[in-house]
Amino acid sequence: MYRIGELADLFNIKSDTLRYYEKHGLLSPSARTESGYRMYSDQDAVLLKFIIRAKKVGFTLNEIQELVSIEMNKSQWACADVKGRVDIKLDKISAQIAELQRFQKGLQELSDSCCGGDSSAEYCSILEALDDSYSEHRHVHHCDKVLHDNKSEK
Amino acid sequence: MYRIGELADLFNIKSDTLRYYEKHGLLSPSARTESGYRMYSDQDAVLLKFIIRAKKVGFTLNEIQELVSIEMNKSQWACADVKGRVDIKLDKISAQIAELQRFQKGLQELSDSCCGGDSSAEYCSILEALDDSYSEHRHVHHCDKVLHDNKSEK
DNA sequence: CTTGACCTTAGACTAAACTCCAAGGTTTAT
DNA sequence: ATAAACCTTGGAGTTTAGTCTAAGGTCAAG
Repeated sequence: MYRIGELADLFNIKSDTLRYYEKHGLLSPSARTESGYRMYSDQDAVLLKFIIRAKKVGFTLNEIQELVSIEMNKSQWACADVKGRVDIKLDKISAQIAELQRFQKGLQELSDSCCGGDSSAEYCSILEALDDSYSEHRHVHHCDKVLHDNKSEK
Repeated sequence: MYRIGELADLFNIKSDTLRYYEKHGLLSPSARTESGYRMYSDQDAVLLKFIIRAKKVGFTLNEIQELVSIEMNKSQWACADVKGRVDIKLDKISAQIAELQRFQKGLQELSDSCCGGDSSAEYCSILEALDDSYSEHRHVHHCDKVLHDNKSEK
C-alpha cells in the first residue's frame, strides 16, 4: 500500500493529479486509513500506469475513463461490448500511427535532402516536404543546388 | 484569394480559429482589402494544411510555431539549423509511434484473445493486456475459459 | 511535546486552444 | 435601399488537465 505522495513519486506526478483523477472517476484509492489518508494498492498502481500510458499515446482522460470503466465493470459487460470498444480504440490508434508515419516520411525526406551545412536554408521547404500537391513533381534535393558555395569557411 | 470564412470552411474550422492562429503568430493572411478584410492566398492555405496536420499528429501550437518560423525565415537559417530542428521533431515522432505501437499491440492482444460473444467479460482484462509485469506468465486467452456457455441464445 | 514532513478539504488559479458575444462596418442579392 | 450574410475588433467564456493556496489534521523522530 502506498500513500498518495509515495504513489505520485513513483510515477513522477503530483499528489494533486491523483486527487484530480479520483474526482473524475479514473482512479480511486482502494482504502483509506482511520484518519482519512488515501491508501493505494499495487492494483491501483497498475491502473495508474495504464492511465499514464494511455495519456501518452494521445487519449483524453474521458476516453481513458471509458476504457477504465469497462475494466472496472467487466462482469457487467459482454465480451462483444468490450471487444467493440477496444476495436474502436484500435482503429483510432491505427489512424494516428498512419498520420504520424506520413508526417515522419515528409520530415525525413526534408532532412535527407538537406545538406545540413552552413549555407542558407532558402531552398529547404518544410511545407513542400509535407504538401501532397508537390508530391508529383518530386524531389530536386534543393539544397544540392547551393552545395557548391557550401564548404565555405567555418 | 480566400476570405476568412471561405478558408475556414475549406478546412472545417472556425474563422475564430484562424484569427487565433494569426494572433499567435502561426498564420497571417498575406493581404487585407481596403476595408480591412483578411485575404488568404493559396500559399496560406498550404501552410494552414501543414498546421492542421501537425496538430493532428500531436504537436502543440508552440511546436508548430517553431517549425513555421523556420519555414518563414528560411533564408536566415543555415541548413544545419533547419536539419537540427527537424531531426529533433523526427525523434519525437519516432518515440510517439513506438509508444502507440506498444499500446496497439496490447489492445490487439486483448481483442484477439476476446471471444467477442455475449458472455460476461469478467476475464477480459484491459489492464492485463497492457501491463508489462504480466507479460511473462502470458496469454491464457481468458475468454476461452467461458467459451463453452457462449453460443447461447441471441 | 514539539518540529517537520506528510496528509485532508475546498476552492482559486493557470495554460492551451479555442469559442462566443457585442457593437459595428461591408458586400451582395433582390 | 435594405436585408442577409459576410467581415472587423475587443473582450469574455469554455474545456481540459492540472497546479497552487489556505487552514487545518496526523505521525514519526528527537
